Amino acid sequence: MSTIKEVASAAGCSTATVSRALATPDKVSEATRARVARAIAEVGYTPNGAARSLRRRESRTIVALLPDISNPFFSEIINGIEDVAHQAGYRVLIGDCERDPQRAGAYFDLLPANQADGMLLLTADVPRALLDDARRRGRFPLVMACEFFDDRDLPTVTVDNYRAACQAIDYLVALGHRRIATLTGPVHNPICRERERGVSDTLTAHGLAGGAQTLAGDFGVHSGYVQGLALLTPLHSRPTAIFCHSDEMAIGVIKAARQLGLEVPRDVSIIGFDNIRLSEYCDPELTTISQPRAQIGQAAMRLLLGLIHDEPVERQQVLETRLIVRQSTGQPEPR
Amino acid sequence: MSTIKEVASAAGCSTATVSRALATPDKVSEATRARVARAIAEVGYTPNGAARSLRRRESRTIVALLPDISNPFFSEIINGIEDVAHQAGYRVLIGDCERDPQRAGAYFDLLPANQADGMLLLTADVPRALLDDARRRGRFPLVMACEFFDDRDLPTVTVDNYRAACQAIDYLVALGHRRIATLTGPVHNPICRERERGVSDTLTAHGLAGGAQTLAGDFGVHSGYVQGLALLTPLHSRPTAIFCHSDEMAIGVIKAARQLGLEVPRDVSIIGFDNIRLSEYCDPELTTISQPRAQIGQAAMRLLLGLIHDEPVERQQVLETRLIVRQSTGQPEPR
DNA sequence: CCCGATGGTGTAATCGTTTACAATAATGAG
DNA sequence: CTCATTATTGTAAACGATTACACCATCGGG
Repeated sequence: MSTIKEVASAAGCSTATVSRALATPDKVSEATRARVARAIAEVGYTPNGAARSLRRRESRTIVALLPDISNPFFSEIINGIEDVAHQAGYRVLIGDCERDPQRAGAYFDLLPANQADGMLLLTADVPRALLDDARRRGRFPLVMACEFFDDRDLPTVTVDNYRAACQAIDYLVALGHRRIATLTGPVHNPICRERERGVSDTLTAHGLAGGAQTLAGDFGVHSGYVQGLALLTPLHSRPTAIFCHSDEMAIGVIKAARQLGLEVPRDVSIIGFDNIRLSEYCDPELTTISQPRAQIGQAAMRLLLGLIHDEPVERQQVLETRLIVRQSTGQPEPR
Repeated sequence: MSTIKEVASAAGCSTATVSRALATPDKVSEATRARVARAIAEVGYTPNGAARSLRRRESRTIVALLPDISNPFFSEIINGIEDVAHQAGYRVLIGDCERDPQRAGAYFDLLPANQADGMLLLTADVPRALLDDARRRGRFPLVMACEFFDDRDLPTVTVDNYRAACQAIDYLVALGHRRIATLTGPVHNPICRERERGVSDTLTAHGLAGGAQTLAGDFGVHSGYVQGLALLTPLHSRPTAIFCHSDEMAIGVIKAARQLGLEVPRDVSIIGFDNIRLSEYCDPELTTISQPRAQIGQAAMRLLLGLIHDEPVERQQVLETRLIVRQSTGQPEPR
């Protein structure tokens, strides 16, 4: 709790010199710098962050707003964000809004309040009005990652969800599947709609447009289980393959299948999305679409830094996904 | 980016009145309050957080320091923390130090820098010197949750790890198991040692002290897989049950068992720890020890608020665990 | 009619830094 | 030796809020 004044008097110089010794050491003589360093150690000084941000008009903090921190999909993205952020001297404030507009609002206020210099928005499930209002109250460097709003006018880092879905369906069709169902994320979610578009375009291209069943979950494992039961009954008219919009839901569907006495992939093929760590350790190991999560986080953070520093940036970045074939998919049994 | 001055002139009053209208509305007349409210909406004002914390000497922010944000075990604890924190008007800054002392140091500095009012430490895997140094530089309200340092002199919220381990072993012995192995977390981790003590005391009590194999992982699924292979080979002398210190490791062990041609629980029983969401959805569903995670978070945050406000608090809180029997455990086959 | 209490408001000091500007000393070129 | 330049330091004014203190009405009781 000691201040720069105490350091200054202990070092026998002015506060300006102490400040310079810390911020621009080369503008301070060798000898003074040493005295200041000793004084700092002596009195146990840490610069007051509030005073510093007030004066500098920056906080060197960015907010990353998530829909749900318990979704393992986000943790590696966070790692990517933090890597780049820390390297650049920024702190990351992780906000979990739990789909609660009030909580989200509190995080949006951080920017006009000068408590944060920018925001990484990892969800579109936030009242647009809240965001627009905050943006009207001042400078608001903002990057969306993974998700996006329909109008796509904001800087965004995503994967090519359309193509990923096409790839998944092409793969299943090549295996011989004809009845392919989809378990999407929340109905109003733009990335899910992109994927659905990919699915239906691809199915149509293969002449399989009719009767493709689609249900919606919430990305969580429980909804996968519940909707999995719904998709797989009655057994006689069940799909032979299910494309799930998240690995967690795929794991839920596998449990549903098992409970109905179906074996994966013999009786039904399951394909997930995200390639979460556990997808390799469930039974059977999950065929899934891998998103380059660390890279998404890194790219988004770099983009945000560019915006914060008013540098020219590439406002729309699309990264590649990769289909990872494991054991939850196979040829359908001839019926 | 407008300031209180602009609001004041728009409302035709002084900055003091604007400030009071926000902080202590009942000290301001009805009419003025309305004018201020209108002026705020008009100019789009958000109080500058840095100026506010500088003056108030508090940030209404607390840091929660985690060893690893990707561990799903922590997400529900965070939820508990945030519930209580937000209710009390505090923000939560989640810090992921990834076992990197430098990163951890940056978070410790937040308190002497007046950027945070308190810290929730969810890992003991942090250089003690770093912590002690930060605590010497000023007031440092700190609560440990889940983990703790050996000396236990800090306020702590934990579960009774010793008793939980005893319960697990008692249960396995009651099923008929005689060769019970343990897969612990990191070797130097105090909670793991507590659990090991519980294991060895209980085994001794049952006259099974000798030959109980113990290996260490890192709580992650991959280490469970690797150490699971080690514990289960050679097959002829393998344990009939394995007590794992985390569900993730248990899932890894199950994969190892499957790969070795063993069926769970027929050929080997597996018991986990934590009751993460996915433990109910893997195959077989995991027998595990449930920690009241939301409550841990809530209790820790409440304790921290007490410390911040210099209220009398109960410095050591121990919550109960619960053994949840599912399908990964059963009687050993007679050999 | 006077006095004290009360309610509402304004003035100005304060929180701890940073930094523009000024001042001084030291250096070197001419 | 002089003058311009550079290196080093200090002085003091911000940054934007909060709040102690003072001030002025207004009101009611005596």
